Amino acid sequence: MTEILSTGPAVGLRTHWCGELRASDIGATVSLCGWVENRREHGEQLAFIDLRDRTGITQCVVAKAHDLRSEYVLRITGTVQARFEGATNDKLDTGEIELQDCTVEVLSTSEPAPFPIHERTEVDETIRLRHRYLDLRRARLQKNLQVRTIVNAAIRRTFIDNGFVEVETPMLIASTPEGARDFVVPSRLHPGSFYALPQSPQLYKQLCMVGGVDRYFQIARCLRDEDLRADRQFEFTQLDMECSFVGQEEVLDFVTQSVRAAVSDITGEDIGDVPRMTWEEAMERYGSDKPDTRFGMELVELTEVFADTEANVFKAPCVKGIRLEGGAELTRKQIDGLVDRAKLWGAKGLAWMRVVAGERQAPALEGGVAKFLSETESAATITALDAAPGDMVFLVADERPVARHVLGLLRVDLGKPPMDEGSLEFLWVTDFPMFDDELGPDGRPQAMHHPFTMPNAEDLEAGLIESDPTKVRSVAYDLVCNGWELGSGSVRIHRSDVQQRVFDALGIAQEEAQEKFGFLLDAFRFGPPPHAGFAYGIDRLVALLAGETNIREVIAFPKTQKGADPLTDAPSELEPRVLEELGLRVLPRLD
RNA sequence: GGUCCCGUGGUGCAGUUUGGAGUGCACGCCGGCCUGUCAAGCCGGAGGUCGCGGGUUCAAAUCCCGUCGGGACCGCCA
Repeated sequence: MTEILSTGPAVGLRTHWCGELRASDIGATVSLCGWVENRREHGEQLAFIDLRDRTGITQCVVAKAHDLRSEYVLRITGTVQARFEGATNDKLDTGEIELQDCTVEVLSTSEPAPFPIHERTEVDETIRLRHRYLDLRRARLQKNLQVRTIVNAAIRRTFIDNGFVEVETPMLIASTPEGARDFVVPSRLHPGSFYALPQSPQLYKQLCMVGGVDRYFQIARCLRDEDLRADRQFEFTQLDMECSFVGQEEVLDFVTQSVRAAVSDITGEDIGDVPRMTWEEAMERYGSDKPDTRFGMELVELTEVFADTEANVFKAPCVKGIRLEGGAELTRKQIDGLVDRAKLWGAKGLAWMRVVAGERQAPALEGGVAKFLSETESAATITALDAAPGDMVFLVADERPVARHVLGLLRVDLGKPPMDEGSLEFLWVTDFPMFDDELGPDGRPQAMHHPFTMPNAEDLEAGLIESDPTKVRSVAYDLVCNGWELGSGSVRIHRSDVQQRVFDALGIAQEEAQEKFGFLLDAFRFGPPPHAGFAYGIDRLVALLAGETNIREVIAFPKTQKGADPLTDAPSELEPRVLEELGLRVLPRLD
């Protein structure tokens, strides 16, 4: 358990920390405080206590330790002495010394812990969460909380140094119908009315821009009532920023600076300039708007190859493929599993072929749908995919979005390295579409980011919003790392004529816009500056930097996948009188 | 809403394929021995609703159905 933060002064009941003493301290009389990590008895005269605090472990020599059990809290006062020759322990930072002539004070006792505090065995996560206060004693979480502290500090330092002002925005806000499902809070003073908890401080930070704050940032708690995942909790923390009189380039630079500082403070490495890719390119090459660029297996365009095909399975607007190196070994059962999964993901089917050595050892396709391909198609497929004997190739023929999506998921499924493997590959994905490629139930386009996102200037000029809205690009950008979406942002609309055109495209009438975002539109009547911003998930960034594949490991008190807290048993029912005061009645369950 | 995996003393696992007595391993816990250990060692002991319910069977941890809990993912997450 090595401290990565500076420990600060040892004051109060302690004169030193348990990980601190070295040979240079020999002779000093010191007091240490901590928990009993381990006890080794050697009869009536001699015993060893390993005393642990968050900085490490010190061995203390005592005469009798029979009543000093695991996890008892002790204050031990003694003299620092060199260990006997051959009795040093190079696994401990304090292994050259030990405490002798010890006086032990029992500050509190402990029942046996429900799971080992040492980390030689994995423990079921539910049990860890039920006793999170014990889990927090373990080195892993101690380290992760410290990584988090350092990351927060690096971010704060970067933005403050760049003239940003930290503004706290409300947690109890008006519900807006767009976006994720809101968590709602009933109002006691206005029975029947509700606050929402913020999905993000989006509207408030734009109000700050109108307010002349000019450069805003906040380490903000955000809440979204959507299904939980390894990288998603109900409650999460974002670095939220917004900046006036700048565009995309300046925002990307500020954000990169902050991430660069955070990474550097943890790993010592410089991420340098973050490469960029347009959304269109990401979708074409990786089938994802958050591509994991740590590995290849890129999607290959085959539409032209099958332009005039006789094979019905390939008669589609788009044909794309990927190659799995060495994949020819897959069993029929494994392949069937992949085909089933592709169908669950929305494909009509998944075509597969083994690459074998044909005439004169040239690669040839065999099995699966190979018999339906013409010689030309077969040769062109092999060339395009750069396939070699022993490989397997997978093809999807479908609408372009489906082919990209399914192969993108298949690529990750077959090739993704563990989240904590290799280096961090940051990537900016730019030029997101303004609207979803599918029209909404009302036949209108749907905003992909949010309705205040600035459309691409050329597309705006060309009138694409009115003529072909799904082709309109926006000035919106995401930051991606190792296949995780870290965050997103955009240049915002500050001109009412542009805003009107977007609302028109979305089919949002004047009254509706006023009802949904009236306060923002009102504010924008009073001189809104051009502005742009960004927000990224600190939980995710910290997880990446801590080598964790799950953000629960960097959150002190997280919830389970069903949104429960095994420690407090939240969520829980309310007393009837509480409901009454709030003007609420709970309906019987519909089963 | 859906797909998949997991659930066995306090903890981690094996046992489930092919039904045959709660069987085993490691750690922990309790007691004893032990003056240099450090994942101490040795001896002894306690500790079980095999998640829960139902079914099949002479017999279920094991097979079937349901359900609860945990996890990964798809949908969802402007």
